Amino acid sequence: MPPMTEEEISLFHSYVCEGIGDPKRLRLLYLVAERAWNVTELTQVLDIAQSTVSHHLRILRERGLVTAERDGTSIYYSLGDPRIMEAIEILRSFMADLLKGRASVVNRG
Amino acid sequence: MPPMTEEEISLFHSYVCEGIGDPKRLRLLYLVAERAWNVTELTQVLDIAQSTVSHHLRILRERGLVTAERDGTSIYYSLGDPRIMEAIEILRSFMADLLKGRASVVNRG
DNA sequence: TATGTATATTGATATATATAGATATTTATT
DNA sequence: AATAAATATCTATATATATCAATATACATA
Repeated sequence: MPPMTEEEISLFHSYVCEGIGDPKRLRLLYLVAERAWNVTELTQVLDIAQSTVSHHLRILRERGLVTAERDGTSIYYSLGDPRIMEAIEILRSFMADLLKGRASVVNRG
Repeated sequence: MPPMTEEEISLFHSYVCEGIGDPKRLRLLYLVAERAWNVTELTQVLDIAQSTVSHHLRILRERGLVTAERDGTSIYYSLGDPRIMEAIEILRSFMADLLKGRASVVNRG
């Protein structure tokens, strides 16, 4: 594949990087990759405000990273595409190997 | 692979997501994936301040996303691991398919 | 050692975003 | 229609970060 154009990089950043670029959203992706969850369940698991969960789900949904399906008053969220977790797992293995070879040097809040 | 622990997600976010989470750094990754570039060259290509390039390179270097090698007064940067681009290309194909099926809905500056 | 070149760091600022509380919207039930 | 439950949106705020100008550091050469 050829290198991304400036335009494609901008799209990629907005869609993918901003989408997965939050720890809470990463946890959401791992959760909905296993099975469909509704917002109340996700709020309980993550232990943050329901409005915050909806905010993150909206960002994921707008980017196709998750899909939503209504069931009565509940809305169930699922993973949008298996390639998302496939790529994350590749990067995870890279990080795992990296951390074997050296002490952590990145500041984390 | 099992789901990430809270601790691993925090590490993953700091290392990987923050690392690739900027359009300029994505461009840098694509450039150094092809061949080694020094800072002056990268500054000219990206058309931003040299201090900004060094700032981004530091973030990439700290996370193992790029490696640095000195040659005289110049420092040449290369891709840290092929899996980085492998994962990005997977996500890129996901995004390409996604955009085929619908108009862009994400606001971009 | 003095000078020039390449890169890194510091300081200041402007912009982006994660979060929670309050409110609105949607659906189901009586 | 009225009420309740689930989810989404709005508003405000605090924190993070991308950027540049200025300065410092590292290396090479005369």
